Amino acid sequence: MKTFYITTPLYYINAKPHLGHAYTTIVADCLSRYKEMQGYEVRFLTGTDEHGQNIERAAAAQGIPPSELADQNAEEFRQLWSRYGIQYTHFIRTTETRHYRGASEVFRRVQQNGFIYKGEYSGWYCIFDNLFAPESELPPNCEVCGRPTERVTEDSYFFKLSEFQQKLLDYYEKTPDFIMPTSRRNEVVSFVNGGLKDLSISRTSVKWGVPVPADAQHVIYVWFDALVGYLTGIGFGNPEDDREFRKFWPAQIHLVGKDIVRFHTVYWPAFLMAAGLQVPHKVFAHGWWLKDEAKMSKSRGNVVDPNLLLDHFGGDAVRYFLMREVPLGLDGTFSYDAVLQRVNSDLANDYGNLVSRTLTLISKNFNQAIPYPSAIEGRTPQDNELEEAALATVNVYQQHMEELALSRALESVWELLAKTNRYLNESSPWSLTEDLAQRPRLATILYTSVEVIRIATVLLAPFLPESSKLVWKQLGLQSLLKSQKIGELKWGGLPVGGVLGEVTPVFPRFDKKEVLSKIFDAEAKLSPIIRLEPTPPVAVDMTLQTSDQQQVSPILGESLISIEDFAKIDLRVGQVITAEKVKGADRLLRLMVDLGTETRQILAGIARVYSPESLVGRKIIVVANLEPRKLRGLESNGMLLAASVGEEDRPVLAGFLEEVPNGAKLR
RNA sequence: CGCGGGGUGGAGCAGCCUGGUAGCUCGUUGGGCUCAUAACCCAAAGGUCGCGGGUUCAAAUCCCGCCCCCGCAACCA
Repeated sequence: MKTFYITTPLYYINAKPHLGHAYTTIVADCLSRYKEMQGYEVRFLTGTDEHGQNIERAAAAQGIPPSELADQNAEEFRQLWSRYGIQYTHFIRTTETRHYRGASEVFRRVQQNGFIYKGEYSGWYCIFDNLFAPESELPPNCEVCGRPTERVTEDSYFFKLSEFQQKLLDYYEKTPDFIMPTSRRNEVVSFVNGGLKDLSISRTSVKWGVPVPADAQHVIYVWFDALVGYLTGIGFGNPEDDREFRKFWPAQIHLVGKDIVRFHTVYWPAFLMAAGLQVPHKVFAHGWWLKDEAKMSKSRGNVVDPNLLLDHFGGDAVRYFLMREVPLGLDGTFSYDAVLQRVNSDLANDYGNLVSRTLTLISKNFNQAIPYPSAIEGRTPQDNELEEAALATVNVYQQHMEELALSRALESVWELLAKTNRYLNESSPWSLTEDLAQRPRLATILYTSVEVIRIATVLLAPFLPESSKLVWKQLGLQSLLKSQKIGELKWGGLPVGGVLGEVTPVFPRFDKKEVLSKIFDAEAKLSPIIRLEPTPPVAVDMTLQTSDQQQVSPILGESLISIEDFAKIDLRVGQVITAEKVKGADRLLRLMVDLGTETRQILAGIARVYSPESLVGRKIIVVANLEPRKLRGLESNGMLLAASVGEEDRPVLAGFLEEVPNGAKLR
């Protein structure tokens, strides 16, 4: 039997799972179900990446050991997957002993092969993404998350990545579809063409990780650690039983988000080559879900909670939306509206309703039994045409699936469903029910329709695991839907005389207003911050209900400060004397501010919202004892206070309604 | 000259590589049907394909220039 091994990234558990995690995992689940229905023996790995400084710190902040934080968060992921019906076969946590064993073994092999040496590393490091930033004088912000980096200097083991430039390029050349989609491949190729520097692959500053073999001062760099999880998760490094590994490695597909392509297409294959292991067949990078035209991120407050989504729409609806709305590989725009529209129109109207109308007609006219389709009497060219279309769809669908064009595959099924709705309208079986002479014709129409439904339902099973099962049951089929073989689908598989199950709507239509208002209520409850959402106003109203106060305060409680702490901050009333734009900077204003005793230069990032003229003479609140900082070459001696509003963090200056003297202290 | 992505009917997108009737989904309007989850079917309206130039018999598509938008970075103390 042919094998198929697919992975999601091992998710870094510094936060709760978000839509992006769910997306990758759902797509991987769909593909693995599909492959299984094609007769492959499938392994599907997901898991969690639990090491590194970021976790260490997050745990310390909560006053718990890292392992406890890891346990909690890993559990969150597992629960979410179970709610979405994710059928992974393997789940690896990088804190498991089997992983330690395997990761050490890979390190050792790379070392033995001469690709590791000891040196010293100093650089700017983002602890959130575990990524070094390019060298520069001032701490640069992280390339990925934009947060500030920190200086790290330490002894380190280095991986001779520089020796792999040509080998990697050769591999890309030889395996054109190793990196998909092509746009990503081009990026990587040009990156590697630009030269590769050796890579620091150990840390002494971090304790929470896999120790370097024979040098416990060091911990293996989290990316090396996490990537190796693809091996350890299926048994690599297990001396008793690595049969799974030997059978399923190399992986067919690593499914990743486009932000981590480089790790998977440059570092990872290089590590594997260095260890004398085989390189995976394909790395497929999907796009990001954007909301309100911005990448979802916690700081923007525009994250979509996959649990919430599931609460209101159900797993299959969300799965369908994510895989249908946007071609895999491109960025997509997420909105609840779009989900509603897709689900109502495609699932409820087109598919669900087709099932209902067909099965109801059969129930009423043939006593719940699948009728016999005449081969000659009452047969028309339209019947044959639909039959051919159904079989053609099976082929087209599979072609798209092989290219991971999931949305196209779904489109092809919906073309078939639309055709069937049309077929029913044109042949209008309901007008034939009274005429006994028309029985064969009636039977043929209904059989043809219901047989299309059967075929479509098999094709949809990887996408809609739960609801497709319900339809299957309504068709009266006893066999296991997931053991149907997609490649062997033939016309006439539905047994004549089979008795239908109870016919009820599988996909309910959602009332837009009702669902949206429920979602916004729930969102507002989850968020301790009042956000100004343009729609609907309900969301704001609900935020401050007293019943929620108790849930909110513990979150704020973590960061309580004493009055002494507050006294350290010198807040003063200031008045803007002059204001001008800083040239070459489009959000920065240079202000001269009268603080009563002195006039200071302060730079403020508010030029997008406030014109210089509008500020002159205005009273503002200034943090007066902040250490100076250079911005665009100009020194800023203080900070002015402004509210941060909306998802773009639009600044709104703080001020007074009454007259106050310059220099007055706030307390 | 920072890097990247994009500008196509009201919305969201495809088409561009490999020039030749501008297509899809949703929405809107009108009609049909009444089996079905107010679902289904048909029809219509609606587009200077960002702007300007060039190549060509022919440009959304190829070439040059420009404008605008969005990520990231620079600049939010």
